[in-house]
Amino acid sequence: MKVIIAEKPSVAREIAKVFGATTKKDGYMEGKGYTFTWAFGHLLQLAPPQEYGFYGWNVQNLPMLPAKFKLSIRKVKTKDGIVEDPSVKKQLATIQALFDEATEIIVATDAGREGELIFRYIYYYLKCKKPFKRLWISSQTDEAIKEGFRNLKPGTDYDTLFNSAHCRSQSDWLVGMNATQALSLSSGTRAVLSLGRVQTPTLAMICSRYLENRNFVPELFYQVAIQPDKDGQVFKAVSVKNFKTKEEAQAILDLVEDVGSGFPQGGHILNVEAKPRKEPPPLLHDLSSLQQEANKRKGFTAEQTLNLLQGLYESKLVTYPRTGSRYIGDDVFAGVPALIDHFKAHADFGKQATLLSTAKLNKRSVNAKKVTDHHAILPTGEPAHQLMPDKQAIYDLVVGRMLEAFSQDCIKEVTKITVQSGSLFTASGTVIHTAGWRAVFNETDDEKKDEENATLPKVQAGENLPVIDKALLEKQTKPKPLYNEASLLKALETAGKEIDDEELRYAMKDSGLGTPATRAAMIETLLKRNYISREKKNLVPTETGLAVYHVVKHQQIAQAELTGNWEKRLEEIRGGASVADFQEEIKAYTRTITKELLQTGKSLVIKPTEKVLAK
DNA sequence: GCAAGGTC
Repeated sequence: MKVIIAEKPSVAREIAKVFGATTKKDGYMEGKGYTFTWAFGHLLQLAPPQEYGFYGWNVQNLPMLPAKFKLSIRKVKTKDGIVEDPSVKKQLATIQALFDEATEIIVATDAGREGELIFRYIYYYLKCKKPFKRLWISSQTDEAIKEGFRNLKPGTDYDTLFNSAHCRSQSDWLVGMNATQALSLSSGTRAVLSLGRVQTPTLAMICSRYLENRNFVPELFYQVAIQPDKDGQVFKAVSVKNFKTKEEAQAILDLVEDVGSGFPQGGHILNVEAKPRKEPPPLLHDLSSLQQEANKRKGFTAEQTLNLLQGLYESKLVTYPRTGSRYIGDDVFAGVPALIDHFKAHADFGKQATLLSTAKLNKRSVNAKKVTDHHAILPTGEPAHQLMPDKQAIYDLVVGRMLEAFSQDCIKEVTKITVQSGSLFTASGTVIHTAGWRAVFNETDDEKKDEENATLPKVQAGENLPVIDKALLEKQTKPKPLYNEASLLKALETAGKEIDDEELRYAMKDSGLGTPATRAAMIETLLKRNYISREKKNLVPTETGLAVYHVVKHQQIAQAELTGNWEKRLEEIRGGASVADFQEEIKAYTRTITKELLQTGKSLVIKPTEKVLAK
């Protein structure tokens, strides 16, 4: 009997379907001489400190450097405290029984570093010795699965991938557990002051943005605006230059040849530039972009969106939610026309779906090379009945985005008029000619409406127009806004883009800080630690968060570069580089950071009850 | 009591 093990039930079911195996058992499926079972993500994790004899939180134990890491069953919080997750224990027993009977194991966990780790931890924990092969596919269509099975790889091909995964896991444990205890113990408070490779740089980003925002000194500047009149249609043009002083602006204002100053035709059109602009549709959603969109439109937190989306996934209404790719492969694309047809009768999107069903589809989101473990989020086309309003809202964002992504470009005309009236002024305006993908939600551009004219009259160079009004505008420079969940998620994705070192920047280019699956939980961790709080839609640090930030802000553990550095080394390990060298470096770093925090933590001061208020 | 990673 051959046993196929997937990362999660949904994938095992898909594979079983391709094999024509339909017999459902408790924790697995079978048929055609195969058995199909699954994990639920990581069933096993590196054992906590007490399992190596590091009892309690004690300076004497630090740094904790286990000679050999152990694995333990994933824990869950209950009213009786933290216990081994019973559903995990049960599934592990099922897997063990199947492995015992297996002649061969086929590993079908997700095609990536963590997928490899999920399987290997199970395999080693169960002390299994059976041979295994690896299924390596990046989409779960029937054809991709069949092709993958025709092309199974030797399990040992992925030994170095496992090494890199195991190193990642150990390093996070060593640095996180030790730094957390060191800071918590030395601070003298009884609070848990957690630190980690991902959470601490994130906290640092929130704190530094907050301080920058709070300490920002706005500068006044001045502009001059005029209102030329073309046959009764008035538009607004603004001085090309900004002025530091009111006097400079006043001098320009005085030069304006407006009607009131005795110039009946004092607005000279110097130039009219009308450029058509194609605006391609947005890419399909991955988890992060959907969380950002839902936060902007609905105010949902990253965690809420993930939970709602998980619910839709479990009801089989959307594809796998925790994806980091905004693309689909050609095989999935082949099914898109039929998928779009499902929404022809949809209340809001029916019109666009009908339009699309006969149109040429935009293939911007189709790129098999950019599909990683999972493709972008799509609706499945299963009928969605009577969803709760919040769930419906998320579902509509997924469906709407699908229709947008496969629609044609939006064609705009961007017009810029240059007017001379004493000095130079410009007016700009955008007219949409063909809505294209923008027809789906029927919304115009996001934010930058401030200075734009909705419509500009048709004017030609050489015309002279009356200027019927003029004004001196007083404006202020603005600070970068505080982070909210949407902008923070975006910043986490792109963290690393500003790293100076080219190699580190490259190593982080596909990852950012954290992963799509973990970012929502990480934000919740910072909230739970009372490091940050929500003030309206913004995320602002508390006194505790700022106090921790001040202690660690110059340390490596607070920099996104740390992840870049690790990713670079882990990639080398995957390519066959020495595991021991990296482990020694991590141990050395653990010793250093622990020692430093035991010292500097003493200077940490928290004003316990007081919360920082957002401006 | 603690990391980051995955999933129900």
